[in-house]
Amino acid sequence: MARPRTFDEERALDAAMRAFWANGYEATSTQDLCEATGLGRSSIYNTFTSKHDLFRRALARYIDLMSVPQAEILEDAGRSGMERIRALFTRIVDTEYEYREDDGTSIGCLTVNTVVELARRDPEAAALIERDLDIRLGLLRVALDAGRRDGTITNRRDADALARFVNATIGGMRVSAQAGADRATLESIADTALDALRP
Amino acid sequence: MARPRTFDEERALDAAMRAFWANGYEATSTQDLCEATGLGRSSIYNTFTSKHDLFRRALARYIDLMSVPQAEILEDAGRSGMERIRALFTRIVDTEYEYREDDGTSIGCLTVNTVVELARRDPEAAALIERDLDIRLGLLRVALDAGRRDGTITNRRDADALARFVNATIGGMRVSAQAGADRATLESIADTALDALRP
DNA sequence: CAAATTTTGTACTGACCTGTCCAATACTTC
DNA sequence: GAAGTATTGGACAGGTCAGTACAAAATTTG
Repeated sequence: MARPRTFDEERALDAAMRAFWANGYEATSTQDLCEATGLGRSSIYNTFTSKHDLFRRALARYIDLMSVPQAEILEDAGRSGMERIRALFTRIVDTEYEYREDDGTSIGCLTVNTVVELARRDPEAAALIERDLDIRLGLLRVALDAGRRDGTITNRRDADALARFVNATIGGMRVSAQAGADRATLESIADTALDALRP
Repeated sequence: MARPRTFDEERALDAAMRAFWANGYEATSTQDLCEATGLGRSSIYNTFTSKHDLFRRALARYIDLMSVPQAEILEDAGRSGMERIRALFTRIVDTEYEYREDDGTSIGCLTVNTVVELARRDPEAAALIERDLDIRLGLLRVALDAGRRDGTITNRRDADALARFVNATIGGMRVSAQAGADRATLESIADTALDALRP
């Protein structure tokens, strides 16, 4: 029927996601996006409509990419509640190191970066993140309730409070990593946070 | 000798700080800075050399402004160690609400915002923040050691680990606030974090 | 009051920004 | 192989960016 694309849309989206993730929304120009994806301007605008739309899709993809394995961990019936939270923290640290820049510096978490840089001015991004937060808190409550039942989590605060605390701890780990904290420090923060769950 | 300035440099710096704080470095144009400070371009460039220099001074001022009362709290010999950490958390929540936008949304913490948006690309800003972090961690260790001695802090991890945990918790609270958490949620996160100090 | 000096407003510069346009290209289907 | 159609590259457009130039204004000192 017509000339087909010579690029893979998903790969391009991944490259754009990575660019926004590492450099932020404002500091990533459309030229940067062309170079990161290997596409020309026409292909980018033809496929993704606008920089803002591309960002929205990149953020949505990031959220999907991260939330699936995290949900698996938090719903893993083979682990105690406490072990699920611990495994989640471990995964946060691992991904934090999996996706660093070549110079070894942390690029943090696109969700956190977007909350801080953009969410106040971008209702669409804020909505994506808010929905993800609701889901994430729900999954955390599942694991925390399981821990309460299996006896590994003895803190008497309600599951919602604990879930928000765990979530905040993850945010704090992300910021600490971007501020230069090494692996041992991040693990130490996580371990200390776990202390709060069995006081 | 010559024509004097009609504006107060410190007030202008405060206004610029506020603009960077609320909108980030990239999204704040020099035009925005003129409007925020009430100065013309000439006055801004004459006084502050460049946008980047102005930002550096604004960040330094922010750090000074915040660290002084926080140091007072953490070194307050009239309080137990645990009470000092609790008071610090309270102060974080209070300032979080003292400096909101007119629409009620949080502008977070300029230090956290800068770590996330800029620090990887701006060594000067990163250095300012790193120095502040060292001081902050030192002050936290002072309070935590005091708590260990007075019996209010019983967690057996070393003071550095606890200090980094408390610091990360503050970062997490800041991110949570920008993601929309209300006062009760922030207080709940802080209270849960305190549980970790006496497990 | 005049000279010296700094501030201030305005216009300007060149670069870069996002997004569009269009012709050339390449592929599919008939 | 021809017709039709979507993709592609590159030039282009209008606006905004940080920063500069310069002359007019304002104030102090002599």
